[in-house]
Amino acid sequence: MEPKTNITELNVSDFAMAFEELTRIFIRMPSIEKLSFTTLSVLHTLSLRSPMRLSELIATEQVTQSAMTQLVIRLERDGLVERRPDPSDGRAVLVRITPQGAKVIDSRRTERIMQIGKLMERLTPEERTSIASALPALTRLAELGND
Amino acid sequence: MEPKTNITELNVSDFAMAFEELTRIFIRMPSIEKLSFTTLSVLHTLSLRSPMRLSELIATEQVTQSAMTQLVIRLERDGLVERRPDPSDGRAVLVRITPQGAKVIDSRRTERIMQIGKLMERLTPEERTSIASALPALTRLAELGND
DNA sequence: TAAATTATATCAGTTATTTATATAAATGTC
DNA sequence: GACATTTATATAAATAACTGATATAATTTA
Repeated sequence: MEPKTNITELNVSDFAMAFEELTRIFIRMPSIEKLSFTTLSVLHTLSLRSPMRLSELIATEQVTQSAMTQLVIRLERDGLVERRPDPSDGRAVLVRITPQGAKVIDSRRTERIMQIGKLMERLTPEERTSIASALPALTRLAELGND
Repeated sequence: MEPKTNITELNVSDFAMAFEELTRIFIRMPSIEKLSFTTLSVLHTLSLRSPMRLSELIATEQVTQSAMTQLVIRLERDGLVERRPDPSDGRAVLVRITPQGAKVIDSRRTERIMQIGKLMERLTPEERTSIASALPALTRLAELGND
C-alpha cells in the first residue's frame, strides 16, 4: 500500500498548489457583478440546485443560521432570490434563484470563460490537449467531492 | 483562425465548468482557521509575496483602499501581519505576514492536500495519470494568468 | 515652485457575520 | 394523547468587513 500512497501524495501536493494558484486567478477574473463572496456562492449554489431550504444553504455555505437568514432576506429585497414557505414542513422556507439572480452567475461565468479562453490560446496545442485529456478525471474528482 | 477558436472555446467552457465545481468544493474543505474570504486571501497573497504595500494589496484583492487599511490594521492587532513604514517612500506602508499568519495558510493547505489526497485515491490510475500529465500545462496556465 | 498625483488614515454608513434569544413546527418518548 | 426534545427560522445586539467621502502628507510633474 505504501508505494501507492507515496505516488498519490506527490501528485496531490503539486496538484493542490497549481490549483490554489489557478483559483486565486480565476476567482477574480470577472469584472462585472462584483458581489460578496458568500452572496456569489449562495447564488451559484442555487443556480445548481433550486429551491433549497435555508438549513441546507447554512450547511453548504458554512455560515451561521442567522447570517444566512439575513443574507437571503437582503437577496430577496434585491430581487436575486425568492422565498416561499415549504409546503412539506411548516417551519421551513424554500429559497429559489430568480432570473435576475441567475443572470449574475451566468454573466460572470461567460466573462470568465472568455478570459480563460484567451489564456488557453497562449498554450501550445500539446498543453491544451493534456488539459482536455484530464477533463474527465477532473470532472470525476468533482463528483467524488460532492458525495 | 475560426476552427481553432471553436476548438478552444469548447474545451474552455467544459474546463471552466469543471474548475468551477472543483473550486466550490476545495475552497470549503479545510475545517480549521476559518476566517473571512478576504482575510484568507490577503494572508495567502502575503505568503507568496512579502512584504507588500497596501496599494499593492488593494489591487490584488480588489477591495477599496479604506477596506484594506482597516483589514490590515485588524490583522496586525491579531498578530497575523506586521506593518512598517516603507523606507523608499515616506507615504507608504509595507505589510508582511507573521509566522502566526503563515501558519494559518500552511495548516489549511495541509488539511486540504490531505483531503484531496483521499479523493484522488478513489480515482483510477489512468485518471490520476491524466491529471498528472496535465499538471505542467495547468501550472503554465497559472503563470500566464499572473502576467 | 506650485500644481497634480499618490499613499494611507479616518469617518460615517451599509453590509455581513457572530452569538444569543425567541417562537413555532415537527419528532420522539411514554 | 401529553409532554419532552429537536428542528427550522426570525430577530436583536455586537463586531467584522465593506463602501464612499474626507483629510493629510509625501512624491511627482510641469
